[in-house]
Amino acid sequence: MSHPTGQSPAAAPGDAQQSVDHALNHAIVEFYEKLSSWEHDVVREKGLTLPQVHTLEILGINQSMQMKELALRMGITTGTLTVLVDRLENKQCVRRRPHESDRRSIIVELTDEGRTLFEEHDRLHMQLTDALTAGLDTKDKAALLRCLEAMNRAF
Amino acid sequence: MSHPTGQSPAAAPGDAQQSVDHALNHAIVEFYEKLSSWEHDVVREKGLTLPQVHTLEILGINQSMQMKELALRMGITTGTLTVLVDRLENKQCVRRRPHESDRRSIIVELTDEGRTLFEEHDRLHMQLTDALTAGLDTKDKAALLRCLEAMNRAF
DNA sequence: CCGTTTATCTTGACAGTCAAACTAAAATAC
DNA sequence: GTATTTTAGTTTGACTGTCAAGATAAACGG
Repeated sequence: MSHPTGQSPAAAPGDAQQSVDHALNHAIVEFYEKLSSWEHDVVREKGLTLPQVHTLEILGINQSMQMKELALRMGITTGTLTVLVDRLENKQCVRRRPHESDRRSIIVELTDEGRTLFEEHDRLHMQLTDALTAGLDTKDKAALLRCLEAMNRAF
Repeated sequence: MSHPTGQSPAAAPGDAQQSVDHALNHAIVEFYEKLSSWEHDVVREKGLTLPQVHTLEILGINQSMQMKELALRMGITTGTLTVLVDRLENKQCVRRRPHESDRRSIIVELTDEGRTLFEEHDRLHMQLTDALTAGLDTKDKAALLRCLEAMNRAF
């Protein structure tokens, strides 16, 4: 990894940048895994599964959606969603409602109980974010936000 | 949420900070979901499942592990791991090997094929990181790394 | 009207998950 | 030194998520 020819004065900074990139990759993967594991634990404590909570989150943000829309948003087939919604309906978290004008369509929405679960989960997320970023100074927080938003746009 | 008493001159900056925190929370959740979805798609293209690739990743980093260790590291029971490893063994990605001194224990390790898959996946991750952070300047990248590492430690 | 498209549900086949029961080996007790 | 307990891994049974493919029913387009 050294530069025996000494041809390039830019070599050292280049390597330093590459090592930052590697460290960044590593830190992202690690962060992702820790977040996954946290989410998994939190969700299971409520007696729900990850897809179930994911459904509540999307419905919590969007108020109500068609089955079709919801499946697309979640990246699953409508067949999978049918039984997912069945189970959430059994748990009294969501309800099916006929579409106003299209009798093929079905609207899914949160019940009061579902909304409560969603809000609790959201609060836990906020608390986690607060705890994780507690050690960061204002400037770093702002930079972090800027970076995350740029990366989200880049996806 | 306002400060009707007017006791605290810090009210305005406090609110601004709170709004950064909310945005941060939102950006983290969004980033997590996009990453999840990317991982899901990448993994399925290789004909593997998420837990299977997760196993390859951990073995790729740690060279070889006991079933017990591996299950603990992955946050699943050894019963679940048994069939997971069975399937990976069928796909020629990993191999079981007896423990040197403890005949109850079993060592799992990557085969050459498994290591290749791991390295390919790792490369894809690196490429994703590069693509996502391409638009960030050197200073922001450094701040991002610093924040992620602090958050990983805070977990 | 009739063929086509669309929204949902159903079915069949797998994978991941856990808890609990089971087996074999190691460690500890006495 | 055996008897008991603990530990590592597997097996089993029940449930959830997943998809693809097929079935239903409604809407749409001539």
